[in-house]
Amino acid sequence: MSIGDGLVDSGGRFEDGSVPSADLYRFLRSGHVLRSLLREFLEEDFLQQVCRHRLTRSQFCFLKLITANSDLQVGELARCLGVSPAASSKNLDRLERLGLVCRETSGQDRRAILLKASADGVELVRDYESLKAARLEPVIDSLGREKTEQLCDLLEEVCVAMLARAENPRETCLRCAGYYRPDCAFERLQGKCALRPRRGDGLDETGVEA
Amino acid sequence: MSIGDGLVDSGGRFEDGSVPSADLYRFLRSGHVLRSLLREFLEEDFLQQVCRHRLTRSQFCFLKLITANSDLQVGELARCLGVSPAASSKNLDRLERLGLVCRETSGQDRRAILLKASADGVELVRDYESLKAARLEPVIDSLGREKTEQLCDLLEEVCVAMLARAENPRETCLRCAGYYRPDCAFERLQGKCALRPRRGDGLDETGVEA
DNA sequence: ATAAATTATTAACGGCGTGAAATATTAGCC
DNA sequence: GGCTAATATTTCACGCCGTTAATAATTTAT
Repeated sequence: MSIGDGLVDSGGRFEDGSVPSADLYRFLRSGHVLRSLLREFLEEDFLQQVCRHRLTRSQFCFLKLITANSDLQVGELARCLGVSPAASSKNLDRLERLGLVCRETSGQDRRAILLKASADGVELVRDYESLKAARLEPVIDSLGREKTEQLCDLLEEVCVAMLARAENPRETCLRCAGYYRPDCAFERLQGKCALRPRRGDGLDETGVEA
Repeated sequence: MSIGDGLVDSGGRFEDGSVPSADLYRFLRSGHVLRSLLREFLEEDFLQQVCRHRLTRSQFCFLKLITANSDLQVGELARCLGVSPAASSKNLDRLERLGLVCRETSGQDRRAILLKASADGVELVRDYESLKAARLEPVIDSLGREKTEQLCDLLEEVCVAMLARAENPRETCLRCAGYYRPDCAFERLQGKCALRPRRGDGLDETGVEA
């Protein structure tokens, strides 16, 4: 498992003297708790409930993107996920060894490898999403429709504001973790979506986080 | 940099047939975008702006916790961050090599090593938090106080609901990423807070994510 | 026909985690 | 006081995961 991130030193000062205000502090606090909780769905403990192999986060993300967009190439996959082709190739080695993915030489270009998820791989991803939904549906139900809508409105507003100020535009944006929507406000701000279907596969709702 | 997480396969079914509802889908979408954006504050690109060494996320988190709680032991640090003592020791090797942390044998027990951040280490952490605050204060300002309060209320409610259903209680909870508050609702649900000051140091607002 | 570019893989490296073993020290028990 | 068990940390060997650079095969451009 990996470890965490931001601490606040309330005494610290930068050249413009900024210290988190009470509002910002509270936002960071609850924002980070949510981040941590959502992240737990990619820890090996959770993944182990849908896969008999010990699947790592990285492997799972590769698998998810392959499942969502069939016939990606190794290099495309690498660009989508923001890693090098070498890293892509090695992760695919491991997924192949687990029988979750297979490589096929492209008919059109013998250099190119097309990637497909195996039946096991597809099932694993499906089971994962079902389990995740089963875990979280009661949470949303308990919050209620009106509050959920309000929360999502506010989250979107704050994310757009953050993204508008982000400094490193990405070539591809997978920030939604694959909870894709065609009219994505985030995509318009930065980075085309790696999840936008490329071949009219009909898979409109897929996802991976970069 | 590391890569992403959850995709949704809208056609998938688990034994109880759960598929994300539209509400859950939207929540996951915006929740993951926020998670991704907050996470970018721990990427090497951001860390590089406050540190001339190339500091990794892991190293930074170790440093942050050491800064927040002086005189932690190697084993305590490991438990707080949910890693093994061996991992703790090695990360400390690297931080020591960078001059950001030092080890001191405890006066009371010669087996125990007490950890301290150097002046450089403390300054780095301070600069980090100031830069982060400088980046995010305008976001919160643009949202406005009332909406920020509303957003935080809703975030806290949903996080409590998620935590109430979490299955793997942690020995220590650092989910707030160190944006600590003495009356923590999350701490009451699960895992004592690793950030609660242990020696009355007066550092009430500190943090790391586990 | 040739050179340049592209695609994927491999090698070497460092970061980061693990469990097991080793070493030094302290605590508990007789 | 002596001995055993427990504790604290470090080191080792390993695998995962990323990088850059080099390589080989193939396609594209000239």
